Amino acid sequence: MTETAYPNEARQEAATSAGGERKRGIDRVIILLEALLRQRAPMRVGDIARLIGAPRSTTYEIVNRLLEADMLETVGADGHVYFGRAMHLFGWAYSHHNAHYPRIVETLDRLAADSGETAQLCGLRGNKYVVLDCRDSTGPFRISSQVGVEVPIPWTASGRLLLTHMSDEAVRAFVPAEDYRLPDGRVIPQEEFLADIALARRQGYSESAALADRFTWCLAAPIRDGRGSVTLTLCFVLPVDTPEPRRIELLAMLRERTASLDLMGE
Amino acid sequence: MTETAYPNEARQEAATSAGGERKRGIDRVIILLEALLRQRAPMRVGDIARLIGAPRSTTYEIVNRLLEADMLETVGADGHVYFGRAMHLFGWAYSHHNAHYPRIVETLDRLAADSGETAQLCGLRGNKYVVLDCRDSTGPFRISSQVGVEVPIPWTASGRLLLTHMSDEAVRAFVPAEDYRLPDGRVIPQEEFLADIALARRQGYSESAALADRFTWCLAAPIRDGRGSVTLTLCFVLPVDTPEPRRIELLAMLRERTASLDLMGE
DNA sequence: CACTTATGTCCGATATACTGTACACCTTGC
DNA sequence: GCAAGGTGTACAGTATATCGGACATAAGTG
Repeated sequence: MTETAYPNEARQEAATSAGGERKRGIDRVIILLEALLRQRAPMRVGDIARLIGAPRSTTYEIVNRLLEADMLETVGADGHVYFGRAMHLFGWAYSHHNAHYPRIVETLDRLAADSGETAQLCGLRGNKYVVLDCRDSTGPFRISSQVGVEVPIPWTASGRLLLTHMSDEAVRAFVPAEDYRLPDGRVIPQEEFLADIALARRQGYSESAALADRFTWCLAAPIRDGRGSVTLTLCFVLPVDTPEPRRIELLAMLRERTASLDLMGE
Repeated sequence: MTETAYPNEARQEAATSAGGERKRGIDRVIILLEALLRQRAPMRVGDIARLIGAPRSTTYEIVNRLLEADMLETVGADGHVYFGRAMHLFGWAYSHHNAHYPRIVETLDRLAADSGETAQLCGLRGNKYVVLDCRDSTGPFRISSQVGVEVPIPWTASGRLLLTHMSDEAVRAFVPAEDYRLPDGRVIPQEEFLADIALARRQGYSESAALADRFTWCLAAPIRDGRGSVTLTLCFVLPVDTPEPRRIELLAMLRERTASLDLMGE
């Protein structure tokens, strides 16, 4: 794990006003953790300070406190830090608070194992889509995905399912206008997106080709919580040239197994 | 997830001096998260305030900030809060920073599935032992275990393996005297514990019967990191009356599969 | 009903956490 | 050797986060 996940777009998180604004510790902590999550790699304290736009002295203070608490951990010998074991335990507690989570993960495992394709567990974070867990394809040409990276909702098949509990009006208010613009510059008309959501609601699944990128075909199916809302989805991420019969077969597998997770209270 | 994991020992975390000591936000946050981890259940803000010995107004302030950041999440309709999705992502990033983590979890899965017994992934947190992940037995009499609960190192078979990289002197300095006292009142002589560690080092596994409680027999095997230290272990938690041939069979399975995870840098 | 106990919000005062700056130390480059 | 640039620590001042207390509201109790 020596390379950063993405071409390092060293944008500053909070340095809109470079001038010294005093911020409280909690805010610094939150910004720091989010920055580490985006970086997806251990960082040195000096770099963290620069990235989050905090004074070096403050950053040392905070990092040391978080190290003490095990929320951060030193990595290697040259002052890099990354998330610590406490975070694992907090995160585990979060996931497993839903008593059915182990079954969901088991289903994810089996989907990936039986198909050999990349499978993901997806949800929302604020008004963005995130991958919560994944099993990468075993094939030679892996389509791997980034857990924790926020993606505009309209870029994804799962995103359509995750908004099925909302009215058109609510969706319009929820999704930022700029999120309709795809990475390649195409813009999805809002009405088309709303129709996609309605279709996903009727069908009980969602499918999208070459949406976020030109190489993938996504199949997504909803996991309904106790009140019938879709808060999680399972999906396959396939090469875009996957033959139709294969796609149909995989969709059936996905829908069948995901449906068996329904009707479970959260 | 309605019941608390352990008989609710409503001890206060920080209320040694009930008198008002001003504390900074970061410290409150850390204490709050640790309290939530021990409670293993959503709590209301008022209860949190009492538990961590913080003023109500401060607690509201902090909880609301953490809710905004998605580090906490409201649960149900009556003001309960618990860990939020951000924690999941931070924790995921922590675990998967070790590129071999998926293989470790897969091994854990297979151990549990193939044996039908309870299997755990264990490590240290500070000078305590913690379960990092587990797969509960499928049998009718489940021995289930608590991820994230801190346990004195001498109470566990894995604990002996996790100290094999330390000198006797280092172990003496590391393990608090009171941790040698078992729940039933017996006290493990320090020399015996040191001998256990030496044995574990020679054997490459550790075994313990009726240690932390009278009902379990534990088998543990080490996962060595790049430098040969044992930072993680895999273990079986068996009913204490498991017949010896079965124990031998399971130990062989455990050692074989765990060994295949060795030689991997962290 | 009155009484108790809880929640969630607001506000002024003050103890202090955060900041800027300085320092000692190490490495790198020329 | 000297300058440049990094790390990690230390300290005093001040902007402000924390705290205690007050308030309105709601729920439970006898």
